[in-house]
Amino acid sequence: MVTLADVARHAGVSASTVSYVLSGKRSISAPTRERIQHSIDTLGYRPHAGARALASSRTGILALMMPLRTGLHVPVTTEIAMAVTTTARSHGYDVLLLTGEEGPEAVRRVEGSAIADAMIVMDVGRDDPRLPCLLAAERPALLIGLPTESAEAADTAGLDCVDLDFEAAGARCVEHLSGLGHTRVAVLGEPSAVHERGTGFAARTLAGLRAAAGTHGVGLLHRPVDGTYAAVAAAVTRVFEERPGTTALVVQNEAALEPLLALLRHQGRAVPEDISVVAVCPDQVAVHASVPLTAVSVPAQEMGRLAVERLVRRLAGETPRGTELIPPLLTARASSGPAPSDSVPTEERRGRGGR
Amino acid sequence: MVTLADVARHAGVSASTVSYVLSGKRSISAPTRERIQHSIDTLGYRPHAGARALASSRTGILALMMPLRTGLHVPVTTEIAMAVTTTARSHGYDVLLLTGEEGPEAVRRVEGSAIADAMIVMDVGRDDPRLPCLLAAERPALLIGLPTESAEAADTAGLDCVDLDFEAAGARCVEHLSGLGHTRVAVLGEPSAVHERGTGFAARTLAGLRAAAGTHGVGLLHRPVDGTYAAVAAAVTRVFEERPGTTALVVQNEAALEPLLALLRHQGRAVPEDISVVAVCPDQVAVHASVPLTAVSVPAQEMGRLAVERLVRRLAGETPRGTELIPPLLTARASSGPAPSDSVPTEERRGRGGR
DNA sequence: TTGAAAGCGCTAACAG
DNA sequence: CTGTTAGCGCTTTCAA
Repeated sequence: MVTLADVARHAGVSASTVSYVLSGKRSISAPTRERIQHSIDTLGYRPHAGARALASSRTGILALMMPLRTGLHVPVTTEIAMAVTTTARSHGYDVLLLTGEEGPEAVRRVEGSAIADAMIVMDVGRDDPRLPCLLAAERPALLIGLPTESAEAADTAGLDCVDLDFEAAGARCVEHLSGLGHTRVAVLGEPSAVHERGTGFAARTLAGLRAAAGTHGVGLLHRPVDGTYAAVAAAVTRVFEERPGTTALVVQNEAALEPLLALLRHQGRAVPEDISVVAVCPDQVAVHASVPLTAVSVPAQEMGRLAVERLVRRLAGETPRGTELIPPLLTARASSGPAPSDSVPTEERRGRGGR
Repeated sequence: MVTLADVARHAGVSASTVSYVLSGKRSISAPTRERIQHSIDTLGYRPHAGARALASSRTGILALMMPLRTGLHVPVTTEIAMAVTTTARSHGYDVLLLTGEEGPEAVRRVEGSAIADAMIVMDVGRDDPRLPCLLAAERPALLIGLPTESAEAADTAGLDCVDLDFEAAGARCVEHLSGLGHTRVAVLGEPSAVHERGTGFAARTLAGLRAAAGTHGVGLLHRPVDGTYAAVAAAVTRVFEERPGTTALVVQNEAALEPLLALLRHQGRAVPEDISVVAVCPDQVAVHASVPLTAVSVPAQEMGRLAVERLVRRLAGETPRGTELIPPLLTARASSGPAPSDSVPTEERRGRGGR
């Protein structure tokens, strides 16, 4: 193994000079620097990670805690993880992969053994036992996702979060549909398990949907569904029974999308002529669905990138903690269109409860 | 920060004694051990990872190189990664996540900076530039997947691999179908891009299919397909044109599965009454498909677990390198059944090329 | 602009 | 069964 001392000897300088060439923490004359660089290249020297960590108390490692639970979108999660890793590398960091399963113990382990400089934690729930550990830790932590009702609450709690602005996303969906003349919208949301866990995003989307629905005079019906054909069929059937005039669906449930489209096809409801569908899902899913979907994209890549960049800045002592919400972007594709002209709600025509 | 010296002082022993309690590398009297353990708990001591790595030249970290390329099954890959991480933790190891994108440079980096004790590499192609680096490295490496034509070739090359026995898997599919009376089978395989990359698994499955087809007198037609509805439709249409008597499909292409089932439904071909479908895919996909699929499962969890266990054993100096293929397991579900009785190939009835 | 030297916290001989 | 001690390879004062 080639050590820094070897390089120093080869270049005829002291160890510290080599170290300073590497870190750039003091100015070195051009000739010396070049000579040392040449020795480094010739010998194929690489700093020993452990030695460096011990001496500098910096590891060059970011810990990434990934959820292992089911019910969460594996592709999105993976895409975020890959973006985190790629971005981290571009800043000279490596990524240590932890599973959410380990819980708060993993946080303590990272903290206590100084195995990483900072942590990125995904899928943090409202009363997540990891939160207190994270807040107590010396090392900076960044959450992907908002474990609170609002960005303000997160800031108050002293958290540092990156997430999609799901509330705005919900609003954006309603605006889009309202602009197309829809007045009766049903929401197919995440399975109730997701809601109960207190993961904020489902609730925040719903809040945004409701607020915008109020503003635009749109009637809203919310149904959590599991991602199976049977569950989707049951939910959709009930929706049309309770609200025959429904002309649009907002879907925030990746697993339910294809079953839904198959069901509508089977029922002879044309998308978007008879019914519009707007999704909240990754672009890739929206594009490759059997009907290209109008959707607010979940920007997995950007979330991962942003998380790392904020964290790296914090490690450099630059930025204070705080929450950053990514503005939603709705892309209109083939699944949404004008509300059908004969869409006067059936119940009104029947006079049932109409005025 | 609590150091080993702090613990030693608190317990009234020397540092080395504490170290030995931690490592168990020499016997300590019960009273002393208990006293020390008590001090460790009281002070909340955790060994400093960097210091330990420097002194022992062991990091307790396994590097996992994950593919970033498209065209590979994200869910399978992720499941393997999670199994690797979980298993690694159960053996006291952490996992460092690397992307395949970094290529051979990452291998050298891990090796040179001693940031991990060993590497697990996924998705290694036939002339993968990482292979020479891996073989040259001091640290053990384990491949998930076989970059060669056969297990023997891998062993000869000095590799250490874990993979599903895709050849046996292919054979198993044919046996199953042959046992049900099918004599004309078409194979919908991975997109040709996957084959060209030299990733062995597609070719090995095909070899197994062909060999068993020969033995059982089954006619085989192979078509690589992309995972889009259009591509699947085109391929299937051609298959039925060229071989009207085809009564079964073997599918090794996760993305093509649902489009295929939708297409068959659309064409009015009942599964399995008119046509049987056998897949090579993860159990979860097979179970949740719109028709529960008879399938050879790709045991992602087991592959990850096995990889780590082999590697940990090698790090303990136990096992030599070598290839371990997991025997395939075919589970019969709703998508396969007896060959239709009127399945005498149309071409024979027409006498076209018949005898 | 450079060097010398004192650790960082732990492990593993060596010595008792 | 336990203690003493010499590093592991690097960073970073302090001194020149």
